[in-house]
Amino acid sequence: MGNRAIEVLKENGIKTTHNRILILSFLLKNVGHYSTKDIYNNVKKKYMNLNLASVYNTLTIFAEKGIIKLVTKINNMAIWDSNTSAHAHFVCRVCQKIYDLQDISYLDIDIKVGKVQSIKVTYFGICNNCLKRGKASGSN
Amino acid sequence: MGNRAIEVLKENGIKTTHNRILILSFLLKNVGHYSTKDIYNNVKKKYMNLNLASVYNTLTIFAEKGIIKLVTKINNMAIWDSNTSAHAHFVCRVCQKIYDLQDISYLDIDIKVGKVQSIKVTYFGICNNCLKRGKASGSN
DNA sequence: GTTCGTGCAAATCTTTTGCAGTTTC
DNA sequence: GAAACTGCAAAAGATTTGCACGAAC
Repeated sequence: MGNRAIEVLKENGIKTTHNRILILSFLLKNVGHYSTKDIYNNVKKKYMNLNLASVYNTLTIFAEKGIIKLVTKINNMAIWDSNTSAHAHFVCRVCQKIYDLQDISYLDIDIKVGKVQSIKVTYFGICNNCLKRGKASGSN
Repeated sequence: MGNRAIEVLKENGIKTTHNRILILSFLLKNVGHYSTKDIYNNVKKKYMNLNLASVYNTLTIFAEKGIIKLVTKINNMAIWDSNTSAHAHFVCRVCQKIYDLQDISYLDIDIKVGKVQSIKVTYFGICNNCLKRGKASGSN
């Protein structure tokens, strides 16, 4: 374990440091949606000295290289996705869980105003779980 | 002027105060994309006593009522759109200008994970202006 | 007259930055 | 060994909150 992370770092020309290997290993092994603090807390379990500022730096570098993507901001907090394949998201307004929508395929539209580098598609609503629980009553 | 704003406020059951009328008047008259401070600065020209915190409160209320929409966050700053019709956006990574894409119409997709309330579609890239100016050289 | 909104200042919270010491190549 | 990275603490910056006063119904 960790080997895959080292490969990815080298492929992207990023120096393979302790922090980066641990953070990327976590993301590769647990593909999903995390806030910066989620990632910090998880990796800190294995490496007590880890510092939050370093996690911010590392994640910013990963995002610049396309290793991870910024999904959205929830309560002003960045949410990262280690699944970088083209897919959309559904964000539940009640439980704030984020669902992947892998089968969205309308992104090859001719855009005239400029050269498109990436596309972000996010659906907001109430997920089936919360609908069942009736937690959505009263909200708009 | 201002009459239209008062109507909209009443339709939405919002108390028609000085601040709200001025802010909404500005947004209705100048449909476009603005940061909270943009709006603050513009309305402050006409009403010196305006306070930034009040603008934050007002815009949050407007967004809850659907009078405006949050386009995106640029440098952690909310960008609002007073055009609430269904449309996508193109954000230029170089000049950070936001373009409307009115002709995007793929939003009626069957989502199985929950009940969709709203959809946000944003394209990121380099706009034609910046491509021409060659400002994009060296960036990813 | 009561409720709600506003201005003001301070607090909060995420993210960024400066710096000295340490690690990587 | 030089350049880049890390931990730490402090700074920065957007947004929120508490409160006393003033405006709207």
